[in-house]
Amino acid sequence: MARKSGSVGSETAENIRQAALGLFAREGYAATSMRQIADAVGVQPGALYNHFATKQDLLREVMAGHMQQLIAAWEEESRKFSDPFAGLEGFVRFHIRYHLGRSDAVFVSYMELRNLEPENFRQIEGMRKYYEGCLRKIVAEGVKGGQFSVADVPVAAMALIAMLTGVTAWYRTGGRLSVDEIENIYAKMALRSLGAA
Amino acid sequence: MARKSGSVGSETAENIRQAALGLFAREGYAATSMRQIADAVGVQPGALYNHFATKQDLLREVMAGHMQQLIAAWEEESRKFSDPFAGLEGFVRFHIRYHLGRSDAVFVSYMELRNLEPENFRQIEGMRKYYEGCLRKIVAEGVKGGQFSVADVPVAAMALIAMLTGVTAWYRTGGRLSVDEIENIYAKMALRSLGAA
DNA sequence: GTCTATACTCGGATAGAC
DNA sequence: GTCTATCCGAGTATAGAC
Repeated sequence: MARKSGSVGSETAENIRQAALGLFAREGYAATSMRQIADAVGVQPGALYNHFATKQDLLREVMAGHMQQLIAAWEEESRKFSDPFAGLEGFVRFHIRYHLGRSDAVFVSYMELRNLEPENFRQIEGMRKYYEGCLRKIVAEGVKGGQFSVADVPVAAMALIAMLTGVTAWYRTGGRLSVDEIENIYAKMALRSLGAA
Repeated sequence: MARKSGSVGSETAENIRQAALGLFAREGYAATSMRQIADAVGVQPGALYNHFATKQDLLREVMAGHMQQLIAAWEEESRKFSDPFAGLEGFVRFHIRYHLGRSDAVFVSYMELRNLEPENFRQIEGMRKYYEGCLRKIVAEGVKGGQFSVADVPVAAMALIAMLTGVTAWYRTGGRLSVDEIENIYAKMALRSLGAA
C-alpha cells in the first residue's frame, strides 16, 4: 500500500522514506540533514544514495506518495455517496479521519511545498488541486441542485478544506474528543456553512 | 508602529527585519542564510550582528512583533462591537483584512513555529493562544446568549480561525474577488457555521 | 556601525573497498 | 548494497581595522 506501482520494493528504501517523513515533519525539510536520516535508519549517510539520487528526490517521493494515496483513498470512498448532501458529509468525515491518521505526511505535504523544485512543485500542486477539485465538484453539484447555497463555489471549497485540515494543528491522540466526535462537529459546521442544515 | 516600545530605533535594524521577513516567508527560515539577508539589505554579513545577536533572535523578533501588532490591532477594533453577532462578523472581517495585508508576517508566524527554540516558542505560542482566545470568547458569549449554537466552543473557534487564515493560501492581489467580497463570503459562512444565519 | 577576512562547523554528495 | 573516507561549498558567527 505504500508505493507507486512501477517502483522497486526495497525494505531499506521504505525505511528511509519513513525516517525522512518523520524528520521532515518534526524538523522541516531544510533543517533535516541526510546524516540525521541515515542515523534514524541505522545506515551510513552514503548508503542513502543507493536509493535516492538527491535529498530533493526523497522529499518529492514522500509527498507524491502521500497525495497519490490520499486521492486513491477518496476515489474509493466517494463511490459510497450519490447526492451532494451525503457527499459533503462523507468528504468531511473522510478528510478528517484520513488526515488524523497520517499527520506527518499531511504536515509535510502542506509545509514543504515551497521547498520543492519547480518541476516537482507542479507535479505535487497538480495533485493537490485535483483533490481540492473533488470537494469543489460536490459543492457545485449541491448548489446546482438547490441543496446548498453559497456566494462563491471555489472560495467555499477552499474555505472548507482549510477548516478541515486545521484539525491536524490541534488534535492529539487521547485528547478530550474522539475522532468520531470531531467528525460530527466539523460535519455539522461544514453543512451549515453551505446553508444546508 | 513597527517595534516594541523599549527598543532602539535604527533604520538598518528595521531594514534587516523587513528583508528577513520577506526571505523567511519565501524560502523558509532554515533555508534562508544570513548572507542572503545581508545581500538583500545591502550590507556585509557581519554587519547583521551589530543589530541581532543570532539568526534565531531575528526570527523571534519578527514573529513577536507581528503577534503583538495583531493583538493590539484587534483590541482596538474589538471595542466597536458589543453583541456576539456583530463581534463575530467583526472578527472575521478584521482577521481577513489584517492578514491579507501582511501575508509575509502571517505566513512566517504560522510556518516557522517549529524553528523557534523552546523558550521563544512558548512566548509566541502564548500570544497565538491569546488571540485565539479572543475569538473563543465571542463564540462562548454567543452560545450563552442563544445567538449561536455549537457542539463544542473551543473546536468551533479553532475551526473558524483555520478557515479564515486559509485565505492567505490562495488570495492574490488583483484577483477575481476584492477583499470586501471575500470578507462577505467568509462572514456569511462563519455565521452560518455557528447556526446564526 | 560597517567593512574585510576568516575561524570553524556542518551540509549534500561522491569514490572506491568489501 | 553498505561501508569508510573525503571533497567542497555554504552555514553562522567572530575579530580587528577603519
